Amino acid sequence: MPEPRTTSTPSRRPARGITREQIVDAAVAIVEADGVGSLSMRKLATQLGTVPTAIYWHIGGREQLLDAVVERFTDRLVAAQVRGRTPVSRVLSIARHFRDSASEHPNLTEAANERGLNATTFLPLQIALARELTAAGLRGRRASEAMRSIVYVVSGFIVLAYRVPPVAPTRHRSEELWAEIDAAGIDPGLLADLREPADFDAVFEHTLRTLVEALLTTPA
Amino acid sequence: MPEPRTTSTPSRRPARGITREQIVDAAVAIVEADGVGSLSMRKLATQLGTVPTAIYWHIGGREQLLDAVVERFTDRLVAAQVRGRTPVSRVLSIARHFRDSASEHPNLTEAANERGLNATTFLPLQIALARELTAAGLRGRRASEAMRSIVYVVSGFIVLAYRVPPVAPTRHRSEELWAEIDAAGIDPGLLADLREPADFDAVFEHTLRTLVEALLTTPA
DNA sequence: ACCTGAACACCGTTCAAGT
DNA sequence: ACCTGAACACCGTTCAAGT
Repeated sequence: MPEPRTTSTPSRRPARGITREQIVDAAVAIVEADGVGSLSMRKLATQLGTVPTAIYWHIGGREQLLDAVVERFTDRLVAAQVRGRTPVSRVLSIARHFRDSASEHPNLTEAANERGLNATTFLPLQIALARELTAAGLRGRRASEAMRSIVYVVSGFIVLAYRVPPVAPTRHRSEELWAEIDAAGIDPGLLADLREPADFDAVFEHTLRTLVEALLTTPA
Repeated sequence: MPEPRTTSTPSRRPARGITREQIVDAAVAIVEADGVGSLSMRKLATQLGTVPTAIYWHIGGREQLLDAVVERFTDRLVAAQVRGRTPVSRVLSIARHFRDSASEHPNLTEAANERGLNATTFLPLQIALARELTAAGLRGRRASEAMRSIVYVVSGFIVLAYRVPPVAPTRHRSEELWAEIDAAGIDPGLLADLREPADFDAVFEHTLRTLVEALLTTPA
């Protein structure tokens, strides 16, 4: 197996043939537009006017290619402009920024999750949160517990949300399911609400606000 | 395209050839053991001593097959024995039960998520929660908001957790990443904690407890 | 150092034909 | 009603060979 070029050896090279950068660029475009499933080594090669094996030389295989795609995406997720005056509203602004960035690129989010790269992808989120929690006066274990709670909840919402149109047939949507449930012991008002489609952003907002307020105000 | 047999037409049939049930059984076993990626129509056929096209007659395609696999899994997720005396501890016992069921079958959980069937899979969780929140005195919108918060958070944790061994190379694990971060503005105690691996179950426990307590005690 | 061609071992799916 | 065979249009990856 030939050693693929690493980013750390830029090594001047004549302007002929294909570069690692061009390959990743094209792969990002395909994944962003049509999802991970649409990225094939052969299609990508054809689109670049080359041959699959050339890609192997530069990148090393489909998995490495996907990792490179995710890395490019992660680099574009810049830390948010933190907004708000109270600690709670500042933390919420960070959470919202990441939800928004991810929901603008659902297919890249899916790729990151599929390759197990969530920790990397959400690192900028974590750093911003760490600063904010420190500024809010949280220290040590209290701070790390709060941070991990927020990070997992935000990541969880993001990962649940990336499925742009639901894959499943209509009857599997949550609202439909609630139509046929045994209602014994369930408040009728609650049941009526559950038969309406959920507003994902509203749930995100409500959940995060409740959680962050509790984490920042509960005594240690 | 021939009409695949539906579950609602059991239709007595001689004991020859393969049945839909046998196909789904075998598929569940493969997915459970080796993941969605290892389920191929051809391998499955060979293992059943038949030919791929026979499977198409009974099921209709790979996607329908996966949906059937998930349906089987969902049917096995029985509602929990609810435990505890306070509303908070009872709700937590439900959440834990679902996290445990899912983490015993990470590959089936992945399949459900991949097919966009989370709403179906977590329906028993939702029903149990709806009863418990009603019993705790929550009504109408207040109850539905609390329920959706809990459901999304539990689902999010579950979906984040199913990646049994992290796919990514070692340097992408969260602890490693924190070793190289600009520490300005971050509490040293917090930073030290973040450089240790996270205890997933502890984060789940802490997050859920904080959230559920806040949701059940905050005034409407 | 980089690219090519041929080959291997797979896929999902369709369709006409059999019993 | 159910199964078979052949065929189509794909895959990822390896490897020896070229320049």
